[in-house]
Amino acid sequence: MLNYSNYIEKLRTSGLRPTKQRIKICEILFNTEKTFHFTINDLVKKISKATNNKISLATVYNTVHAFKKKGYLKEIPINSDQSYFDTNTSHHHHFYDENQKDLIDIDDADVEPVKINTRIPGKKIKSVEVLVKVEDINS
Amino acid sequence: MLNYSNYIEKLRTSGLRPTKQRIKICEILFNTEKTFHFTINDLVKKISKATNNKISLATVYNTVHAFKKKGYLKEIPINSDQSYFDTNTSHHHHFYDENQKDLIDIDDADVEPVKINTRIPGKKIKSVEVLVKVEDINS
DNA sequence: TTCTACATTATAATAGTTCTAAACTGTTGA
DNA sequence: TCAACAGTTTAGAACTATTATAATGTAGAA
Repeated sequence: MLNYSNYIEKLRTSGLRPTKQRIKICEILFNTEKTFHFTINDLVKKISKATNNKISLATVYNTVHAFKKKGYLKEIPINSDQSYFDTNTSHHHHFYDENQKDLIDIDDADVEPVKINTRIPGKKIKSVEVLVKVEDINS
Repeated sequence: MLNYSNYIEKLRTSGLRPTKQRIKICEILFNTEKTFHFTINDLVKKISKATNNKISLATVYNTVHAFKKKGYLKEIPINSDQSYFDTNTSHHHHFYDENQKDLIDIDDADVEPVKINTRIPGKKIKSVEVLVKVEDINS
């Protein structure tokens, strides 16, 4: 929960110029009680609800990628026709409801730490992500 | 490792008509010592190397989807611009090398079973997939 | 052999995403 | 303060993976 000028600071210290568009997107993504998942399309809808000055689609893509690169967003690995992003960048995993096409956070306390007892020479582990696909009991 | 007529049988018992195209694709996908990962594009290339009678792109998509539905292929959840499939349908997880854009099987013995201590009411777990992203040590 | 439902095919259509190049704007330093 | 410049935004075109369409072909049953 930050206000307008905090986002300016946050952006500036990340080496991103605090433009109107980026600040607006910060407000939409980060000025919420709860974290959430979204697609680019979802975000575009939120923006058009939140403001009259529309932000071009290219800028939305650019900004989301910039935020992901800075670690303010995570992309969730899932095979879908579109990319899913998560404003919750802390370590946690997901359920994916294949009937509802819905992503649900799994509280990290509910997953035993995943131990990988092998390594690839010359490579370091960047992330370990668990996706639990679920479906209706009678399907 | 099956031969031509075994694939005919396999297809027929799955309720899929054993057409020339499907048999050829079976040979390419399943007549190998080792399992492997592929994209549609990879498969199209393999087909054109293996035969003179080309198979239309739509048929390749249809066939891969049909095989996935029958459980002969698994789709790997990963954010990429294209879908990855796996001829290894046994339970196992993956490394994804972000530098090389390469998928590598993790031997199931090298992963402690993932315990999910929570459930979604009315839903059953269909799969639990771990993706371990790796990158070059000096990056 | 004939019929029918299922498959294949080329091509068009769709959708998400990236590219382009011109216009705009935040920041720096004179 | 203001000019200059590098970074940013923009509309729209381009690109790419995938799906839809509708006509033609074919496996299998009767």
